[in-house]
Amino acid sequence: MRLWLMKSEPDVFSIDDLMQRPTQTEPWEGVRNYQARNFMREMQLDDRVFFYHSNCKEAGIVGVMNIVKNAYVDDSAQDSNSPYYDPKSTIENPRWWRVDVGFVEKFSRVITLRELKEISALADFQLVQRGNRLSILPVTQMQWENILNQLT
DNA sequence: GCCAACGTTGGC
DNA sequence: GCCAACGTTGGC
Repeated sequence: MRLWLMKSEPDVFSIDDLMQRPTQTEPWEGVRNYQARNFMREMQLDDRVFFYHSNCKEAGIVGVMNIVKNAYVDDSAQDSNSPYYDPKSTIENPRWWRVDVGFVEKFSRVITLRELKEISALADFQLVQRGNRLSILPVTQMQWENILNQLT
């Protein structure tokens, strides 16, 4: 089982939105970055994922998800009415993929980016490094444990 | 709302 | 294949 972090702007899709879905699952569509796409294709059923709220008042990790469906074609790229439309992604030659995520846990509080930056054990975690814009990141077992320890 | 950082595009 | 221009991300 591998560990990951996925960012979402809570104004667009938050962990509360995920909790309130009838099945508590959601297709993670709209990723339009090759590196992030490649990470999604590496994901396997029941991998664990930190849910990160970005571009908001209190940026940070808000809970845990799991992978409930392996990568498949993100057909929102073929939908000209979608904000994620990409005319260069075709049915014959799809460019973008998505996974389905499921709700696991919402933390009692946000583990903020600010406090993550203060943990020396996380110094080489991509999330806390300057200029990081990647919306999907791999997380090591040690990083995962260090982050969860913030809650105790 | 600002702006630094970064990825992508496209002309050459 | 280089690289300037441009668009986007995301913290602050």
